[in-house]
Amino acid sequence: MPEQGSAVVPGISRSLRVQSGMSFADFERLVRASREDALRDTLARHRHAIQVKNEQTAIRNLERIFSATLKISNEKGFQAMSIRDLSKETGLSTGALYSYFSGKDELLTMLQQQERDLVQRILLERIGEHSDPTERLRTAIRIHLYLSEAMQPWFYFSYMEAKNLSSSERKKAVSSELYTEEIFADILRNGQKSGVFKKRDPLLTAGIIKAILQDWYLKRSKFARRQVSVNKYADFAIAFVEAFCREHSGAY
Amino acid sequence: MPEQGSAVVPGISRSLRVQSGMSFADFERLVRASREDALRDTLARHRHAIQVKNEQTAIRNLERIFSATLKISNEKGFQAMSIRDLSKETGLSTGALYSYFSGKDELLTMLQQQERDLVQRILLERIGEHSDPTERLRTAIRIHLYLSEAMQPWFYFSYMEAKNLSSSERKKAVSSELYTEEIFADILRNGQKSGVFKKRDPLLTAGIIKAILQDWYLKRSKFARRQVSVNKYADFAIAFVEAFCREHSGAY
DNA sequence: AAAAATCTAACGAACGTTCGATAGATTTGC
DNA sequence: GCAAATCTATCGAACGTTCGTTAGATTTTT
Repeated sequence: MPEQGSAVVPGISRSLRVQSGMSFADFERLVRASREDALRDTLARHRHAIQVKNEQTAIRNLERIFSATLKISNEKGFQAMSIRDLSKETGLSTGALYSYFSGKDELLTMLQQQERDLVQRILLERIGEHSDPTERLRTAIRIHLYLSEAMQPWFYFSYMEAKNLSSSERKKAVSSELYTEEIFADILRNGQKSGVFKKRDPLLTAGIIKAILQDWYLKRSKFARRQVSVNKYADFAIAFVEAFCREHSGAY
Repeated sequence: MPEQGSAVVPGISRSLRVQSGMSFADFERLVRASREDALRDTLARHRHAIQVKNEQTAIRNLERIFSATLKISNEKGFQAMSIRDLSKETGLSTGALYSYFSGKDELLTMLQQQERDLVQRILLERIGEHSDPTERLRTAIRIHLYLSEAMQPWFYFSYMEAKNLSSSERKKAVSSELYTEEIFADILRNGQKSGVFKKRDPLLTAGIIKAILQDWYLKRSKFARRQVSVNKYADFAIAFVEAFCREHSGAY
């Protein structure tokens, strides 16, 4: 179960691990394990619409369908992805695909719900360990970067396809975005109250932090080309943010 | 001609004006004027394909077509925009539209070329006024924000549709992006050499600056809701970046 | 009236979706 | 234990619709 990955793994001596509570490799394991649970939930939630009875088969193909959808959509856009494209990528016929969703719209809704739940599940598990504002800020930045790295196709998709969602789904996506921003704003407000952080507009600062985090998963190929790892980017982002926020700016 | 807007306009006493050389209102005038020239260039460049003889008519309708394309595409994506959508928005029939471009692909290419040239024209006019690194950095940030504000539909479009371009057009878009980043990296390198800026990775820093600038035109509705003006955001962005870059961090 | 600009109607291709057919696995009847 | 009967998952052809695009008719301008 998901908890297996959270145990402290010996042999990895990076200071980063201590800060965030787990290394990125651990984090990837956690996501892989949580995804299985999320798929089972998705299947249960859409049992009425999914015509395939065998759970193992259904989950295997749902997984294929979702990952193929992300792959194709991130190349040409969800709207431009045809059912025939999806058929070719999954190895299932167009007819068989419709045993798993009632239409392209529902496929989009299912995917959104599944991945959003997965993100929230992992976030809630991993945030709020520290009471010290500085440590909380560092952990929040690192966790978000790890998460977006481990689920990059989804984060990219979610950003680029936001405008194509139905209004109810778009509202959920927007409020999820603002929630992330509020997490950072809260950390900043608490740190300011206790005198650890300078007096800066918390919402504007949180917005810029989020912009920095988003750049990581939106420009992935650029960072790959320049051989910037997620840990290096995290260190840099934390230094950048702390130079603006922390009192005694020489501390870094 | 474009130069008219660059004269110092009395009566606007914002300190911002002094920093950037011109206020945002001046900047909008400049863009409007430059756009006319750019449209004439576009028409000349595609004279062979555009079947409408009268220049005034052609320019009026090209302008309509481009702005309608940006409007519709920014709502549903260029791929999803149909020629019938464009016909309804411009008031021209589908047949008439094909007197202005040979196909949807060419419309995209024309739009890309026209707006990219417009951006470059204005950037080259407005950057490189100061020799002091601090002032150069401030000006570059503010100019980019003003430009992306005055041409927000295009900047948003350019970002969201990048993946749908032909490979040659995509290369132009990418290199234009990297060029922007190089401008900031150069300013940082010079400032570090002369001891005004701290020793930080120039490329990573430039990347984060660009992410902060992009957030302005990608999340416009958020900032509108929170009543954050482009000048306020520019001040904040400059303070954020300088806290990380400038030596003597108390100067802000 | 000639030229220019636009409009109308239509084309084939590709789209999302449906549906009858089918091979293989599973259950039933004896 | 083995046919017969049923179920499961999948297939691919076909439907109606919408797409980009075009040719010819019509209106507007000069």
